[in-house]
Amino acid sequence: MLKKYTEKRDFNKTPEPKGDKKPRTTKNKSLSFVVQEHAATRLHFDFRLEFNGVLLSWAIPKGPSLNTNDKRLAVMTEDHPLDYANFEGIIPSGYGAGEVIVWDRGIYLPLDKNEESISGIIEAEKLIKNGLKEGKLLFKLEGKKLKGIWTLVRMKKTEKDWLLIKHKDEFASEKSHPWKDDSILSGETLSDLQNAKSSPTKKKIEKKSAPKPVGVQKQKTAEKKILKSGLPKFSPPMLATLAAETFTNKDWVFEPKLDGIRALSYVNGGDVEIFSRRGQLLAGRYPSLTEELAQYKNNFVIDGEIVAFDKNNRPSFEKLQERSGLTKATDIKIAEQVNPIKYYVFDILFLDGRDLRQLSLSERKNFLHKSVSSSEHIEIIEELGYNGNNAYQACIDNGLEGVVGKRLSSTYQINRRSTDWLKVKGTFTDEFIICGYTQGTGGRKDTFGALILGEYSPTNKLVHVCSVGTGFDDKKIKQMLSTMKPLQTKNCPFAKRPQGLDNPTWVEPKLVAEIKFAERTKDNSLRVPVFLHLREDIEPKKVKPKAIVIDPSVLVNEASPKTIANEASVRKTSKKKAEKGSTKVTSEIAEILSQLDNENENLQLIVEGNKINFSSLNKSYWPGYASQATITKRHYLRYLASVSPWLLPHLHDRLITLIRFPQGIQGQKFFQKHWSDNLPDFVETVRVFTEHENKDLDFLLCNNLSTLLWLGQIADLELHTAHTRINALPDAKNLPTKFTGSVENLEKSLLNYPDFMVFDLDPYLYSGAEKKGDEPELHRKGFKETCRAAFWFKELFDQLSLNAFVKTSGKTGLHIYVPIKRNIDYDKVREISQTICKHILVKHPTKVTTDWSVSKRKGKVFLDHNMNARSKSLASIFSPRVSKEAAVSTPLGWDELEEIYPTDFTIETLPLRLKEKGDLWADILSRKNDLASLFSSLSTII
DNA sequence: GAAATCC
DNA sequence: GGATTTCAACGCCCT
DNA sequence: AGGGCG
Ligand SMILES: [Mn+2]
Ligand SMILES: [Mn+2]
Repeated sequence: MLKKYTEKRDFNKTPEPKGDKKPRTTKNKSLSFVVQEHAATRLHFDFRLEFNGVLLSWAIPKGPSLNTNDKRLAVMTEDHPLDYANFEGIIPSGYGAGEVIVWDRGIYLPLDKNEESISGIIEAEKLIKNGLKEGKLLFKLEGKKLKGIWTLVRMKKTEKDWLLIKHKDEFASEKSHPWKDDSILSGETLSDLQNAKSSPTKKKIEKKSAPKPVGVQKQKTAEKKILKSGLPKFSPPMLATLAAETFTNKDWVFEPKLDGIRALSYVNGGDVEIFSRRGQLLAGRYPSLTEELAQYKNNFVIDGEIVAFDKNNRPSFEKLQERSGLTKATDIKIAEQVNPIKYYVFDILFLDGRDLRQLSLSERKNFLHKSVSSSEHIEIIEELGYNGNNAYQACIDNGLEGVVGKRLSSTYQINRRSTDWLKVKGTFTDEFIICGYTQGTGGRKDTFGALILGEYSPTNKLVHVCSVGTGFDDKKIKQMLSTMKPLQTKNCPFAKRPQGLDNPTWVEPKLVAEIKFAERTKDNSLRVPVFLHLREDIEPKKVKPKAIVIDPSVLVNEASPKTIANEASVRKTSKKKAEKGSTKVTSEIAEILSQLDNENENLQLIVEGNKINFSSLNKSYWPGYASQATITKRHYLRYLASVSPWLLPHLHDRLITLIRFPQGIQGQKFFQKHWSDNLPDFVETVRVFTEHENKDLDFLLCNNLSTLLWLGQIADLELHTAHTRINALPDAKNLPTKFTGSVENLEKSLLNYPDFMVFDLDPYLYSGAEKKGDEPELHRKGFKETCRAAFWFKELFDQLSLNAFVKTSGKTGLHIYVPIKRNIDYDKVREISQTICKHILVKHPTKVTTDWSVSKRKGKVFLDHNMNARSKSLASIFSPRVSKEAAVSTPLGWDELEEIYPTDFTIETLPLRLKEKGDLWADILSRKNDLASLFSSLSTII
């Protein structure tokens, strides 16, 4: 399994180690590097590590772990392998436990959080969080390099936590993995590892530093401070009562139920304390939130929920728990960047010395909106209206836990679980005791099928609850198995032996698991249980059924369901917008629009005779903000259908690049040019040779309405097209249409002769609010400068008598398209476009740039001629863009440039403009310029 | 988002 | 049926 | 040649 990497390795010319003691692992002559000085010192200077282009700076820990007599850094190669059998998770002597360990299959970086390593750890965590954990590695040492595709993995080995950078395919096959019993904790994080390993050390620390008195003292001082400043002292917050189902009632308002921790903030002119439900001090854990609250110069007490997010930007209690465990300032510093939180505020208790708690919720909400505004870590919770069923459905669809309904007239009742606040949850979690496991089948016949769960009855008898077989990946299964093995016993631990279990293996009831489930059934079982994780902090004996169960029917009645019928009917009569005013809106489109005008989550449409299934129609693709409403998948599909008469001609016969966002614009994205699954037969493709694969591949086209809507279904939120077409008409009848077999064929063909010379104008004027590494955000000055640059192009094109078209890119800049006869190929077009850009650069060197390196573009408008290339594509006109405003790339008249702003044209507003102004680019292909004749004289003109 | 795989 | 995992570009520019 | 870039 190592053969693949032979060519890629760069270390195999390194000299053999000389003399002294050989490391235990080198009996097969593993290769070492002789470094002249102390390894740590040397590495400090000579070692550079980049992953996916991100510099991972890492300090090599100094200290007793490093033996100063060891002057070798081991570099294992295939010819000189590590003796895995004897490796046993112990770092070979001679390498020092604190060093960066380099071998042919991976690099280990210690996750010791000292000042110098923090930035490296943060960057690595960000890469992992952003799904970039697999990618390109550059590791330079002693002038030599390791390259290739590698993967970042956090893992725990021996006593230490490490970041492992491993070869892409390494460990793919468990059987041959020499460390198969090692836990590769890919899904877990620094803090998990920190917590998991630190139980013994924690106790030591507790003894040493006696945290209890410190904590008490701290809390006291905090209270004192608050009392002194005129704010009341902490009292526990009002709580919601669990209800079984939602309802609709105009006297109520629903809010999303966020899975985080409750937090009351006491703010007094720069002094801030944040309390948990039980009065623990939280401010220290969330320094940037605390800082933001400290910006307020008045005093108030607000109530809300602190939330962390998973990779799809959904609230995640697990991610928040990672934060809660952190105590060290350095850990918190890392987490603030890698795992940021948001404080969703939903109530205000005091304001400027006034007690608001006896006011009604609606009055308090008014005060809240007046006194607190959104900032990076603070947001006022969204109100979802009085239709609880809709609110609930929307929340569940968006991966939220459920909703909380609140009576608008209710007061704030401290320290009380009130029925004026009702929460409705989709799922539950609880702890259960692992009492054994069943035999697995198929791929799991050698491990286990399901865990057998139990809990203690009120009479302290261990009773069987159910089995749970989902929620494990292979790694979790292995971990669980090794955790359970030592606890195996012949005796069934239950008071009454349960029947019908598949060849059970019993274990002593010592492990506690957290289980998610949909419902607790009457026979004491769980519906759709899913294993989450072990709970090492809970005593098995304490695992009993949750005591208080409230009769939901009482609560629903209390919420006056009388009005439900009325409201529901109001909701249903949502009027259908008439799509009229243009001859282009065919009856087919009108039919599609009307069929999409309902609240169904899923829908099958017949489009052009094709059955197309649509799903998740209420999913938010562009979430709302400020006054802007959320754009759901349904809205997006309606947009596509309504602009299709204008859009489709510009897509026709062009290879498209999809940019897909299945979880909406805040979720993960990816590019796609091919479709390997079952392609609907209305989607046309074209086979084209690709250089990097050295073979022919099928590329997608969007030549009909069915395909356009299908692209919407698969969450392709941007429509990018090539500048070439597979159609020779009308100006390229002589060009070959064979695109397959070789680059030569492709270069001779139509697909090397573009319809346009394009210029991509991007303002690299930063607003200052961008996060480090982000592109410049849209702002007035940047766009204005871009327009100025565009006019310089226009001036030149006028001199050259060239027809040129301009459009907003939909993001921050402009695109200029010069339609050309297909008599010059991409190389020539690019050359001409480069000449043009350089010409403008010479005239306005302080305003524009053509520099390829992003860092040198700062403050200027980037004139990008490089988009004139075969594999490049640009957002088509009428393509939405992934920005919070849902702006759309829009054709402009040159005379409009002065007046407009990119966000004037959005999914919401563009259809109207189209109906009024039509397509300003409709004739772009019939207004082609002949660049071939211009080309010969270009140098004299410019 | 879709498909495959496992419960 | 539900949960989980995996997968989903490309080639020119620059040094 | 490999990472940078859009
Ligand atoms: Mn660009
Ligand atoms: Mn651009």
